[in-house]
Amino acid sequence: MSELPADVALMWRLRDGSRRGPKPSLTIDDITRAAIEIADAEGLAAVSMARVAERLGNSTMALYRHVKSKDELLVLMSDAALERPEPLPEGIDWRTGLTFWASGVMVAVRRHRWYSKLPITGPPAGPNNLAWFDSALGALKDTGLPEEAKVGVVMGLMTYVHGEIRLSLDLAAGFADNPAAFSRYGAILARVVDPRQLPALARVLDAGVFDTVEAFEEESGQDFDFGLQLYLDGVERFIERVCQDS
Amino acid sequence: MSELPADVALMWRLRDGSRRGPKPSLTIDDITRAAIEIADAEGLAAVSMARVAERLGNSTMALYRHVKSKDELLVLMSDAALERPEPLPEGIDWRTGLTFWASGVMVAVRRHRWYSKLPITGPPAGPNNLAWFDSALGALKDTGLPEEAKVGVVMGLMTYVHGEIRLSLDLAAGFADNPAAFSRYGAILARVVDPRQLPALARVLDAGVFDTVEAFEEESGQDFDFGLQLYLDGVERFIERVCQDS
DNA sequence: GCTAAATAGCGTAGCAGGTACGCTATATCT
DNA sequence: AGATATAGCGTACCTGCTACGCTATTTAGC
Repeated sequence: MSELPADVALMWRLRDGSRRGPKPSLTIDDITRAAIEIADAEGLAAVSMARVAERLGNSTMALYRHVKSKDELLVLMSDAALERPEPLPEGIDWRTGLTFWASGVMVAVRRHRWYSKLPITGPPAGPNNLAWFDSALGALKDTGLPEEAKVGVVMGLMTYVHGEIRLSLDLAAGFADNPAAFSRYGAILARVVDPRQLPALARVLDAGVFDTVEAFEEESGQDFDFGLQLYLDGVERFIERVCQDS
Repeated sequence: MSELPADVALMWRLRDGSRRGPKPSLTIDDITRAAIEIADAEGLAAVSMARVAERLGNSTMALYRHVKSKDELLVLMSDAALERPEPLPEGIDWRTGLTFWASGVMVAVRRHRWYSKLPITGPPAGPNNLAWFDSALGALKDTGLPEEAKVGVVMGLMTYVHGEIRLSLDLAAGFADNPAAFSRYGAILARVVDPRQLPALARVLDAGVFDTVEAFEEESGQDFDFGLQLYLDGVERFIERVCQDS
């Protein structure tokens, strides 16, 4: 009975069919797609209402008949960009499932490098976002965890995965902007870090950990996997503990 | 010998003392502090060069003698906002240390709710950021992990912690904006989720997990701790494994 | 001291981007 | 047919970043 928020209704295409007035020449899908294409090609900053409208051969203000504000458009983009998750393979254990899921998120987001720059406006509510949510929950279905615990595990995982992706994409962008500043990261720190004040960091620098920041793509992939496996180890222990108690 | 990037030099206050021309009436610290005060009071969106200058009783363009661009100011803000970490208590184990550290980050960021909205421009380079980095590394000093592994553990932890904070702060902001949309979250999902398409999510809804999204503050604190402990469980297992091998 | 050079502050102006408003044409409902 | 709601759009306003050039000020070098 209650009204849905406007953007949720839009994402689920639940407009009531009031059919008076001229036929629309635009659909929300057109608009969202055009915005995504621009963002893919030139980055999120290039997405202006004017650019989107131009790409569609319409005037800027025409868009406002379909979208209440640019922020709403960003919400639509954030759901559309994710597309649908590939279904989990049948009969795999939860850990393989979540690893599969996480790398699927990685792939999906890498197609739209602007994704992680979007502001977070609320809990997942669009069809694609919820499909990903469901997919991760589904990976845990045979663990015997109570539903609430599954949600906690998945929320933490999403936080980690999206955070890691955001970090790695933003660093990659910074690297593309100014490779010199990155390859000299170790050298810069060495100039600035006083071993008396920051002893642990100085030890890391002495060990030469930051001296090879050349291979950027691969390294961030490894970091991703490393942290993910740590988290999943924790989940494993958690599951053991819960099942022992019951 | 090599030149440091401009923003790094600014954050470490390493300006060479060329002393010709009028005495500055502003310092970078003044500017940064004023910007932070505005952001604290009215949010990051309220921070414009004009507002900052106005607060300092100067003209807008005067700021550009001290800061190359607004982006540079944001970088300065991001380092200044964190302040220094409280030193870890002596003689505690690594797990207590990292938990202490994580809650310290939480407290520091909560003082500046705009922090997690800042764009990430590069790896940590400012004095406060590096102090936090050092502090986390220091917590691992007696674990026997190789330096590179410590860095991996800490990077993963930072990613998780900052991601979780960002999520919870943004959700809290959305909640303040529109409490109704949140308290009805479960109801909204129920209207929109088809159990045939999203079975795992439907099960969660049936279990009523989203029916009590009232207590927001506490709940997000619990989520934070839950995910953190999962991650730390993973670190513990990792440490055991590495030490066994050596 | 005196002159040249470097620098702080600032006024103006240009440009870009979001969007309120009102008009016109069009399609549907009664 | 007339009322009504809606699509597209031109105009205009407002905010925000910042390039440019001018003036006043201080110091370096002679």
